[in-house]
Amino acid sequence: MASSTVENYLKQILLLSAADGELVSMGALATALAVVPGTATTMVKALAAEGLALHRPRYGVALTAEGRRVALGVLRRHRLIETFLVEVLKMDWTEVHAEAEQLEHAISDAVLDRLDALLGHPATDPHGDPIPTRQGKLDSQVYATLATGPVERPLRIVRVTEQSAEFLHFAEAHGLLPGTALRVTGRNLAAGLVTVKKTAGRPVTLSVAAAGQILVAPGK
Amino acid sequence: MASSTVENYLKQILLLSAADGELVSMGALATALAVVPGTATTMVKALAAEGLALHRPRYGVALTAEGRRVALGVLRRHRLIETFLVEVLKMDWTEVHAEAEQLEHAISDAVLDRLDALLGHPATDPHGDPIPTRQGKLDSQVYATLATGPVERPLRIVRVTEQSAEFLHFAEAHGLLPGTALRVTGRNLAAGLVTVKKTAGRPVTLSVAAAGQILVAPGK
DNA sequence: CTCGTTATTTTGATTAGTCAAAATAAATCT
DNA sequence: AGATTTATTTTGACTAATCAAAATAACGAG
Repeated sequence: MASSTVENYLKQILLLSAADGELVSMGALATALAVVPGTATTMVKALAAEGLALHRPRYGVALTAEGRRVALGVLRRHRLIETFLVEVLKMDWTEVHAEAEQLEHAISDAVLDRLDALLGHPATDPHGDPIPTRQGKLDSQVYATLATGPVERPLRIVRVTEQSAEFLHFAEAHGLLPGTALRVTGRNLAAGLVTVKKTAGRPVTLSVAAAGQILVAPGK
Repeated sequence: MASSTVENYLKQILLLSAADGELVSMGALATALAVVPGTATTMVKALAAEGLALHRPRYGVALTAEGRRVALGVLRRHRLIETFLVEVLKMDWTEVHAEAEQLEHAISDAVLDRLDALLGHPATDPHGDPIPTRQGKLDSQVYATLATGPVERPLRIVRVTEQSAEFLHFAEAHGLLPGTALRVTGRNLAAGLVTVKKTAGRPVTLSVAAAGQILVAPGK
């Protein structure tokens, strides 16, 4: 069994690797896991020795097929737990990330399968993040964001990628939840601002950085 | 925060101490936790240093008020999780103990409170074990067992204390579940056998050891 | 009361995961 | 190309939890 620590490293490498097999830098990994860089190097070497990761010294790390399999399992657990906490226990979507962070290492496949069935085999979690299948398939569709998508076209929010409670509170307060229909009414890259108008609701202005965390698809 | 290991030691000391404040021997504790005796000694000294336990060298260990508080919290989490797994996820009562053993260290109070409310604030788990209240009150009523209770009187099973899957399978197979009405039809201590007859069902013979794990109350 | 059995404690080592700080390699900027 | 900045790796040390095996204390039998 992979320890919680190993699971966290693998999950984080998966999340940080833009494309599949793309190298993740030690610095980025260390920051994401809140450890000093030397610790990340040490752990990555251990992961490589166990066949879970490939370490290209001085350049970065990528997952092996086996490491990716484990990481997808962790991600599936995390996202199904988040969905359960929101859908069944009616918890706030802004707080479930931290809860799932703990539970994802303690839940068994038997319990997870029941949860999955209870929830009706959801495809995404409450943030719109895709849930890997039991077979390890992860929907990797690329979406536009409020920072990059078309202006003055009907759009629909499909996903909010930033997981911090503060950001999610902001999104919730302005009605920027997955499923919301809206359009971008203005974008000023110089000022770093994006203005959007919900189909139902008043206009909202947000930073380009924040807008980049909100993924959208063309929507009626 | 107490580590999982610390939580397990405290919980086990609580479960093994017959009466409140009663000393638990190192041997019993080490066996229950599946560690060598020296390890238990070392950990107990650490618990004592943290003010969670009182160590009387060569004689045993007991919980402090604070240690007991923590232990009751762990027990509450364990038993509520078991109840959830059986009542909501419809899992088999024979397998939920092992699951809860992991989850009890990962679940937060926020999630636990929701679970408790969803389940309607149950007083006991599926095995009939009492669930400590959020305030740390544990029902410590003493019951007779099939090995010690009256013969030829109407009884009702209130609790099955042994948690191993094998024992629970046996109990389930013979319909010896909490709530079952029955009476003891025979008891032969020399042979170590007890025979019971369910109000609805055929007679069952079990060892005195097994009978001692099944707690009963007078029942119509 | 002494001896031997049994339980407990001590000692010395090991593993996983971590940090601080020094050493090194790569990248960047004249 | 050479010097400086930046990222990464290495080294040495630490903590929590564990085991094996030796040392010690309590207890019961004679």
